Amino acid sequence: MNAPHFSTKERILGAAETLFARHGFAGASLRQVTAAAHVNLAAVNYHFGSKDNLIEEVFRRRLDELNARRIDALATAMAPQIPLLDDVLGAFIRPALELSLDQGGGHAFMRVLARAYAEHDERLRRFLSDNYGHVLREFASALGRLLPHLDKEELYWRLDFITGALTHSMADFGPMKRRGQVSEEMHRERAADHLIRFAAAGLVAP
Amino acid sequence: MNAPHFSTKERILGAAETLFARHGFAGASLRQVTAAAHVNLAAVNYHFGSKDNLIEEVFRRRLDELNARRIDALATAMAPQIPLLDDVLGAFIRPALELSLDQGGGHAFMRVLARAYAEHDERLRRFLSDNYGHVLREFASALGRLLPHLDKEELYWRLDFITGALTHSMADFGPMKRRGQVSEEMHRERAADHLIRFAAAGLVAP
DNA sequence: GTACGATTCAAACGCCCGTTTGACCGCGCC
DNA sequence: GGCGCGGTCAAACGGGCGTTTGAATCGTAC
Repeated sequence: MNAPHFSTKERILGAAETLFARHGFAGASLRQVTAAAHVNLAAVNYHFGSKDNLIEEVFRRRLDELNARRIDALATAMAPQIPLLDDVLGAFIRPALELSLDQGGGHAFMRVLARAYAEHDERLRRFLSDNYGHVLREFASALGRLLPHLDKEELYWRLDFITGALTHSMADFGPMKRRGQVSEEMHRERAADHLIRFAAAGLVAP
Repeated sequence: MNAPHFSTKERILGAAETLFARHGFAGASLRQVTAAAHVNLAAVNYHFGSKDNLIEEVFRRRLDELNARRIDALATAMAPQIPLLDDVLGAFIRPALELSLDQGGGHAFMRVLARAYAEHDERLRRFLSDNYGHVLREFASALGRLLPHLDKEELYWRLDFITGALTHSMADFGPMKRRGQVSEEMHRERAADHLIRFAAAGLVAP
């Protein structure tokens, strides 16, 4: 499933991501993961300590970069005297899209992320909120400056709606299927455009 | 977990819904379910045949009514000469909200539904699409009549975004927490209002 | 009261789970 | 050459899994 020149740790992370996306955290066993990664069963506990830690590392590997890109893009979008709403939304949405287009399993990761939202598990929620909650707060603050007439509660609701729409569409749960002649890249590129237009209109609603 | 005057079947369905919401389909075992329902372990296979069938019945029990209500509400919304967009959206959103407010575990069911979207499982996807896909198509057709300038593909994208936002917010994955003095009912009632306003603006975006 | 189908029950089936163990390997270093 | 050490390995641990079985119990019609 992964080329042999990757380290054991990296091969486990890649296989785990794919299988967690497909079968869920409880549904994918370490035996399946280590078989797909072509490593010994004991390697998971040797390198990661436990299955729970492996799950956290699957998130950390992707989210560190995803959120760094989001923060960077946000800074760029906010640089002008009069920042554009579409640019700020793009700073939130496009890095996720690019990740989902990434060759090395980024698409699978978007599904893993969707599963994480559905998990009620306290440990995972705390881990995600502790490590990545600040990103959402930065976007909320930036959007608050762009839309001063919008009250705080309404803004948070709408950010929540956008997150749901983004996750849902990036993990392609819905009925939208790629049309024949359109490439995967074009399909998702359009998805981002559509979502930004939709979200921008929703954000400025009276 | 459920009052003893419910039948064995009903108690199993109730407990399964709660535990599937909390731990996922793979993560909740039949031993946990039957213990919570105060029935014998073998009762699941006696009444439902298998765990997979139990999962389907958990969906059927709620979705039959949810979608019947949606279809009814859609007919009411489309009755006037000039139907209102907010009413059509309300016909889609409010029944889901009411279900999530239902005393008998409707809130848990919204989480189960969110998990179903994350499942890649072919059997479950086919079951849901075969039994309930027509509802989405009816709303798409109604909205298409109200927004004739919007091309079909764009409309389907936006419906997908709305579904994602609805699921995400009804299963309260996000950071939105109920404020102190606001009752659970008021909180969710507002959620529906916010979502309808947001979605309507997004739908009529240029 | 007895016969009979529907339901419940405790126990067992074989299988897979996450984790641990202790032996073994390859390689740089004294 | 021998030592230490990070890494890999096959095997085993106890326990939980979904499902099946066959006997016990129930409710009702005769």
